[in-house]
Formats: sequence, structure tokens, C-alpha cells
Amino acid sequence: MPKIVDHDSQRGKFAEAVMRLVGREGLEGLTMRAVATEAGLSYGSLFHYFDSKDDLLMHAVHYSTSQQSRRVNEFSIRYKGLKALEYLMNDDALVDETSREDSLVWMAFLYKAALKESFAEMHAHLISGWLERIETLLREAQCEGEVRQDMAPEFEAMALWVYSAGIGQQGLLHPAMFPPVVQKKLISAYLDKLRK
Amino acid sequence: MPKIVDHDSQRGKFAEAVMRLVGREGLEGLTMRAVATEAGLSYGSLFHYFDSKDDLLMHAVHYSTSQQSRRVNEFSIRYKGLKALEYLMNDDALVDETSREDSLVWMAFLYKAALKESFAEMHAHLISGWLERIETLLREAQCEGEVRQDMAPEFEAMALWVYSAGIGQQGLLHPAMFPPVVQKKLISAYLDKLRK
Amino acid sequence: MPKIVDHDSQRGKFAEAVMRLVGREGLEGLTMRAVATEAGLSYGSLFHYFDSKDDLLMHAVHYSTSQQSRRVNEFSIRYKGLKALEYLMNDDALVDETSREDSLVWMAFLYKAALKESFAEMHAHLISGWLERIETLLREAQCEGEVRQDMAPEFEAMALWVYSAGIGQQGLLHPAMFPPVVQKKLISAYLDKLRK
Amino acid sequence: MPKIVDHDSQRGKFAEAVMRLVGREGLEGLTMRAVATEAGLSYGSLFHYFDSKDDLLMHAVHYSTSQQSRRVNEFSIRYKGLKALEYLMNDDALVDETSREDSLVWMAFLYKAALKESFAEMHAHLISGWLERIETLLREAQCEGEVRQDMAPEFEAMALWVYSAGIGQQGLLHPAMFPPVVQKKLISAYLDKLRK
DNA sequence: TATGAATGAGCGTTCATTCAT
DNA sequence: AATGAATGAACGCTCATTCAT
Repeated sequence: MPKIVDHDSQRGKFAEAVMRLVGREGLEGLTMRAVATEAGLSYGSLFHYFDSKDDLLMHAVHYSTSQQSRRVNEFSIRYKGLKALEYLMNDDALVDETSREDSLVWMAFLYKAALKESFAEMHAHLISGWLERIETLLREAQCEGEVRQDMAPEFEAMALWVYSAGIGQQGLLHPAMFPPVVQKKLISAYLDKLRK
Repeated sequence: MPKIVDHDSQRGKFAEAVMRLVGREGLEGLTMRAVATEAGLSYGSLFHYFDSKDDLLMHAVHYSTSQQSRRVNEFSIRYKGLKALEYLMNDDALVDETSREDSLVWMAFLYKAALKESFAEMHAHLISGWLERIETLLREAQCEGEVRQDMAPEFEAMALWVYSAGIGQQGLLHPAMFPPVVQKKLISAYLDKLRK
Repeated sequence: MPKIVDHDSQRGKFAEAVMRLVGREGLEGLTMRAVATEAGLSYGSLFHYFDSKDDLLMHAVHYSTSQQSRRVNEFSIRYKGLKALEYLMNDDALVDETSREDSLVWMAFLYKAALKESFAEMHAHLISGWLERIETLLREAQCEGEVRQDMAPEFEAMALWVYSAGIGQQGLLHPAMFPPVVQKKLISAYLDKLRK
Repeated sequence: MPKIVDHDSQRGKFAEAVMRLVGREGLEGLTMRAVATEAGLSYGSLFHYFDSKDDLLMHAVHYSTSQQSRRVNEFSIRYKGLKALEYLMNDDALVDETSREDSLVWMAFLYKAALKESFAEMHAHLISGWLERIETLLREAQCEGEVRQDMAPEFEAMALWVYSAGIGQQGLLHPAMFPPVVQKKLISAYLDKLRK
């Protein structure tokens, strides 16, 4: 009988090593050797679990976003409308100490998405997911009279999304000028504009 | 007697080669050899004009942004307030066929800025410039009664800036969902929210 | 109680997998993992049955040549002299669709024989077997008056052997110029030269 | 002005290093690092002169065969017909101490030709050259009455070629059984069969 | 100043082999 | 016996940078 290991949990170990490593050294430090070392496993093992570096990075992004999704879902049960939307944006866009790693991985991913089809596809897929979710919450808010009736949910979702993306980018790149507290204010200021 | 060459013009040639190359082949194709070939100059000479690849990229970004600045300045003479602001955002954020090259270089730059101090510094410097300019235009608009008096120009400038950044990012990464016409609409929709 | 398996039959399965794999993917595709997969057996078990990749290749060659020997033996019962010789050469040298796999494995083996002592030894051993067999058939033909009396069987056997080897090599490497029908004609033309 | 080097002569240095190395260590020892070391140049340099390992091997084969061609040409001026043919075969097929390196490189090349299109093409091209040359010499011999009038030069050229190939292969792989002197005898015995 | 040859550290990837179960 | 996870040396190749002319 073979050594009993949980394939997925090993993949998870590597994914977490990617997050830590990118957070610490940036994308430039993301070499396969470094990932193996960071994960405390051997170099060859990595290729046992991932076909390629791209495969690994995709998995890491998937890993990170699905954790985020879970958080948002848990929140969505308790809150509705603008309140839920604010939470979603805070979780999605806001970059602080604890989410910096994720944001760096996300940036690496965006960078790859600009260059490589497979990454671009995954990006498109993730975007549609977020846009849909935002749109739904906007409709909810409209139903409940939180926002103006003449607001077009589909279009406004795009606006919210690009605003989030911008906050996330600038929060990562220029934390001195866009510290978490400012990011939060920017989010709530935007949502205020939507209110009646 | 040394050959007489215009140092700055040679540097400009390389900068332009960077832009064309990135636009055509992506950032992965941005090798020093390729830049020299694209510029029609010799490989070795690149290192006479730039200390390193980073130095070259910094110069290319500087070159690109200063051209943009010039365009905006020319426009600012003729227009004021929200009108000028709209032009600025269209020029700054909007990604179409012709500005795709610039945006890719900009993205490479942002990516570097997330990793390296020298790039981050230049980024911070560029940001302050843009924020100041936006703030000034907002004040102008406020004076002329285009926007509400209770709007805080400094804070609103930040909001506009992150919004621009988000549009630029998504326009670059997902042109199918954020084509130029949608980007334009997003910009004007936001400015409408500022009007009384 | 240990599982009862037929050691030789398992080795045979792997040997056949080697032949199929080389025929399909070439020698470059001959990895231990691929062999195990092709044989439908587990990766680790390969190393129970073979000490090393070289060991496996040796076995595959042995397997292939002993099958060939069997075919030739069956034929030798019914035919004698030049007729049997022609059959032997057709079976040994001729490369067509069905024997291409064997020929590729044989070529890999020759290649190894040029580099490694153990392969060279096996090669020498196989050669002597073939030379002896050819020599015997030539003597038979001489006894029956099919070929000239002044022919020296031992030396002529070497000539026939190198001729066969050449046909096999070129038939494999350049099937367009040396298709099976041409190979056949080359063989019979040579044998004609031996007849009185 | 750049460092003045003769591009072709540098390529030649690497080609010669390939021959020596393959002769000494076999094809398995033919790594790019080993070639660079053997040539006394740096690893990186190799890729300055050759696009890939295949490119290097192709060049080495070209280098080796063109030297052989030159030798044959020089001989062809002085001799004609069967005499020239015998020289050609001795030069082409015969494997002794001094030509062992070339033969090993040739074998490596054949091996590649069985796997890769680009090598197969070059092989086909080289073959046609040799076949043509052999055919011409056979016609000469026929004109001068050295060989029978009913011999078909085109077909006989193929026979001679495969015979040569076989001698070369076996001479390389089994020098104990096919030493140079035996190879020579095999060649002249075959040519004798062609004489009236 | 200008050139391109030279350098070698570093990359992602492969793969035979070993080992724990 | 059987399995497949674990290992790491070695590979071809890239590329920014240095250097000799």
C-alpha cells in the first residue's frame, strides 16, 4: 500500500506557501525552488502535485478567492442590501496587513492575465461572479428602497467593481496615502452617493 | 574627437522601443536584446544610456507620463472645471487600441512598484501630481458652481483617482466587458454624481 | 500469504508496453512512468521487476529478438538453404509498418550498445547467434549446389549480416527511399549474386 | 568596435568539441555544459552561436560530412570508376580509431533522425548526395567496361549504400568482430562481385 | 562612444530512483 | 508484492550584465 497522503491537502500546503512567499518576497521571489522550501517539501514533489508553475499559481488564486467567497457567503446570510454590499467591498477591495499577501498574489495574477490566455479566462470568470453578486445586492437594496429607483443595477455594478479594483490596487501600492481607514471611507462615501 | 550624439534623443529612442515592444509582445518579450533591436541600435549601447533594465523601464514610464501630461496641459488651457476633468480622466484611465501599449507599460510599472522601493517612490510622486491636478479642477468646478459646495475636494480627488485606476486596470485586462465606450460611460456617470 | 503472480508474465507485460510505447512515441517518450501506465501496472512495481531502466530495455530487446528467433525457427523447419536465408533476412532486416516498433527498439539498443558495456556484450552475443545461423544456411546452400563452391561461408555470412543491418537501418530511417518492396528487391538481388 | 572574432571559426571550435566529446563520452555525455567546457568557452557563449542543442548537433554533422566530402573530392580527381568507388566506401563506411568519433556523431545523428523531422530531412538530403555520387561512379565503371553492362546503376547504388551503412554500423558497434581490415575485405569482396 | 562577444547564475522542468506504508 | 509519494541531480535554455576592443 502506498504512503497515505491527502492529495488536496498537500496542494493546499503549496498554495499557502505561495501566499506567504509572495507576501514576503514579491512575485520575483516566486520560484519553484522557493515554494518547495517554503512548503517544507522537496523540489521534485512540487511537480508531483502541479503540472507547471502556472498551474500552481492558478491553484493559489483559486484557493485564495474561494476562501474569500466563503467569508462573503457567511456574511450574506446575516445582512442584506447596502450593508452586505459594504461588507463585500471591504472584504474584496480593502488591503490591510492581513490581506496584503492575498492582494499581492492577486496582482501577480492580474499581471499574468494581461499576458496569458488561460489566466485571462479565469480572470473573466471570476469577474462575472463578482459582478453578478454585486448586481444582486444592488437589486435587493433597490427593492428595499435603500437606493434610487432610477439606478441601473447592471451598469452600477460595473462602476462599483472598477471602484473596488482601484481601491485594492492603490491600497496595495500606496498604503501611506491609502491606509485601510481611508479605503473604508472611500467605500462608504461611494455607497452614500447611491442612497436616495 | 567624439561622435556628437544627443544623449536624450538616444534615450528617447529606446523608450519608444520599449513602448512598441511591450505593446506588441507583452512584458515577457521585454528583454534588453529585443529593446536594442527594436530601437535599431546596438545591444551594448543600451548599457551606455541606462544603468539597468529597471532604469530603462523607469525612463519609459517617465517618458510616457510626461507625454500624457503635455496632452492634458494643452487641453487645460481651453477647458475648465468638470469638462477638463472629464478629459483628464479619459486620457488617463481610458484604455483603447491606441493607449494599450502605454497601459501595459504602466501595469508593468505598477507591478514593479509593488516589489521595489525605487519604483514605489516614483509611483508615489506621480500619484501626488495627479491628485493635485484633480483637486485643483474640482475646486474650479466648485467655484463655478458645477458641483455641490459640500463636496470635499481633497477627499473626492482620491475617490476619482481610484475610480480612474480601476477603469484603467479593468479596461486593460478585460476589454470585452469594459470596452472604451463603457469606460467613457463609467467616467461620465461618476462625474454626473458630483453635479448638483 | 503473498499474492501469487507470475514473475515472468509481469516482466513480459512491461516488455510489450515498451515496444508499443516506443513504436508510438519514439524513444524520447520511453520514461519509466509512461511504461508503467502503458502496461496498466503501477509505477512502483516496475522497480520490483527491473533493477533499472537499462535492465528493462535489455529485457525488451531480449523479448523482441527471442520472438523473432521463434518465427525463424518455425520457418527453418520447412525451408532450407537460400530459401530459408531469404526468409531470415526478410524477417530480420525488413522494416515495414508492423515491424517498425521492433526496429525502433533495436535502434535504441544499438545506440546504447555504442555507449555502454553491458549493452555491447548483449549485442555481441546476439550477433554471433545470427552469424552462426546465416553461416549454417550458407553451408546448406553450398551442399545443395545452390551457390558457388568457392564461396567462403564464414566470410560471406559477415557480408550478408552487414548488408541486412544496412537495409534495416535505412529502411527505418528513410522509408520513402527504401520502402519494403525495395528492401525485398535488395535482399533478393544480393542472394542472386551468390547463386552460380 | 566590438571584440573581433570569426563567427564561423567559433562555431567550428564548438563543432570540434562536440566530436571529441561524443568520441570520448558518447552521446549521453553530450550536454551543453560539457561542450562549452570542452571547447574552453563559457556556457552562455554556446547559445550565442547556436540556437539550441539540435542546432549544434546539426552543425557538427554538417561540419563532419563536409570535411569528408572534401576528402572524397580530392580523391575523385585522381581516380575514376571502381577505384574511386572503393576509396569512397573506405572513407565513408570504414570505422577505425581515427574515424570513430565521426561515426559516433553520425550514429547520434541517425538516432535523432529517427525521432525528429528536421534531422530526418537533413539525413534524406545527405543520402541523396551520396547515392548520386555512387551512381555516377558506377556509370563511369560501366562505361570503362569494369563492370557488367546489365548492371542497373541506380539500383546498385542503393545496394552499395546500404552495404556501406551496415559496415559502418557494425564496425562501430563491434570492432572486435569487424576490425578495419575485415571492413576493407568486405568492401573489396562486394566490389569484386560487380566486376565481370 | 560604440559594439557584440562573453559570462554564469538562475529558471522551469524532467525523470530515474528510493522509500514508507 | 504493491503502491505512489518523495527526492534531487541534471538538463536545455534565458538573460541582464560585464568586458575587450
